Amino acid sequence: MNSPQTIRLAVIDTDSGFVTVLSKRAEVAGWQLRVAAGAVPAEELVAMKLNALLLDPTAIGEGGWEYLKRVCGVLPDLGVIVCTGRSTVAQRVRGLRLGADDWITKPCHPEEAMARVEAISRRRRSRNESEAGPVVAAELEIRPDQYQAFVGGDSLDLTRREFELLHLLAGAQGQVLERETIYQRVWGYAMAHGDRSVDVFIRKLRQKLEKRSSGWSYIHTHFGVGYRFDPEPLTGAAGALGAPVAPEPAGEAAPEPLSQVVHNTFTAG
Amino acid sequence: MNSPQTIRLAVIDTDSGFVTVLSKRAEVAGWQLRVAAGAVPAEELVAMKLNALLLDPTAIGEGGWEYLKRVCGVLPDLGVIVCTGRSTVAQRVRGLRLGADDWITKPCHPEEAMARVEAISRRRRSRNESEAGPVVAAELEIRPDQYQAFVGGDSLDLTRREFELLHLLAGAQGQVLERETIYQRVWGYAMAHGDRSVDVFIRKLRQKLEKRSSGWSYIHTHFGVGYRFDPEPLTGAAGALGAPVAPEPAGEAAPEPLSQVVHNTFTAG
DNA sequence: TCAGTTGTGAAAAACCTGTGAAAGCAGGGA
DNA sequence: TCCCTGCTTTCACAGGTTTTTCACAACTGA
Repeated sequence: MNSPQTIRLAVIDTDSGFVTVLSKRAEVAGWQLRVAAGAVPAEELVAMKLNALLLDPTAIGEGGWEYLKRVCGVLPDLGVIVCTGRSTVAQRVRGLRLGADDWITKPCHPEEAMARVEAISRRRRSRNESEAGPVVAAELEIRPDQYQAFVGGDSLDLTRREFELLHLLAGAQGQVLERETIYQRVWGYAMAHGDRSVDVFIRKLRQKLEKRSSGWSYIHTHFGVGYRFDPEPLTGAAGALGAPVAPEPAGEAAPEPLSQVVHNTFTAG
Repeated sequence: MNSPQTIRLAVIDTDSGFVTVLSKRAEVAGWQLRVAAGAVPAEELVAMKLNALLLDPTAIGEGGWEYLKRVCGVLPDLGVIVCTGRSTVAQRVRGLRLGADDWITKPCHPEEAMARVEAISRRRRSRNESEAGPVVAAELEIRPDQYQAFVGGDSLDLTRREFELLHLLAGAQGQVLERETIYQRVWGYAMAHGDRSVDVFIRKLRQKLEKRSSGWSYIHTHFGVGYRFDPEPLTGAAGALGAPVAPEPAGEAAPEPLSQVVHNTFTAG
């Protein structure tokens, strides 16, 4: 389950008056607040698992725009609100186009700032909804409450990342997910060009799945695109390894009637 | 990769000056705009497949707040921006808490309003990125969520580029697209002079289409111009099966185009 | 007929993914 | 503190696919 309402907000601003008042109110509202007076490296922002960032570019000086752009690029899921003094329409438009979600002009009432932070965070949260209950697919049972997956009661011994990846894929069963999307959702920030982490974890998952459930093929590769989770029984004589393999489940187990929807992946053969 | 950045926006406002200016700019930017002067039933908003709604509650009168709340409740995925005259902090906070994503105070520069609409839509798009519905044309089913097309449940085994090309063409069904346009949209950058890639991929598509759906002709060449997607049954002896003469399958997944800038009420409920 | 376009098949170049292994990190225990 | 252990990230290579390029045949419209 997601944390109920707790908003995690970082504020980058040098206006101590504004920050002080905002902090007080945020504390009362039970928010998790982090304040800085200058640029915070993007990696740190990642580690903070923020909902939103309230930023006054003037606190950063020269590279304010650059910083805004970079943060928005690395953390496309982070709500970013610019809150600064007088500005021209052109500046505001530029900021919004660079990736900011909102732009507030100081002086502004902290209550309004908070309401806008909430509005931004609300959208973000609604996406992470659902997917709390256990998922069953073929022989596999995925239990979010344990951060683990099982086959016939045996744990797959998944690490945290492996589990999150599997959970994400299984939650989008039948759908092809691009690597960038996967990375973004599991790692929480944008994938660097050329990063192979997703591939490596897919391999690990496949190994562990194969070990416990060798009669099924769960993760399919879509060349040039990404991966798709969709349990398919392996027809061949593959499961010859003393595993309790139900040869041809023919009945309940198969999630899809093979007659129709057996969309082969292109690399399937 | 996704349908371009066409934004579908509805405006509910009685301020004809503001609306007129906004409409002009939106048209230039290629947005799909719909204007109304009073409340529009939520169901109609749903049918429009909007990215965002720009609303001046005063255009609705009494039930402005109620209306806002209802729309936000029924369409949690719709970006809602309130744009109205003078207001108190309390009003703005209330509006934002009711579900509005942003609040702009008039008078405001249309460019800024548009930037804010973009900012809101950006979020929305990134969320249901792969949400694009399947397209059906004749025997063909195009599924963006799978990066693949099917005929009677059989995959065409399209590669990524092939799929994107087909998707683009099918999305502009009946319309002739020039090579330069196609290249620009599928490859993402300008076509070099003399590049034949589009032709080559068209051939590959035709081959794969012919293989699975030989009774139809899908892609037509317009000499000196480009290509047009438009399924036509082959009357001759070609089709091995008695070709069902379904002239216009009208399998519509794309929302019906909002006629650019329709100045009119669509009669409130 | 001619000049310009488009269809085709095949080869070359570019690109992707699977894989094994090493390097980098973080946490726990001695 | 240092070491150990397990997890994550990075790297390089092999093998396979896809995309691009080319040359030429077939075709279109004036």
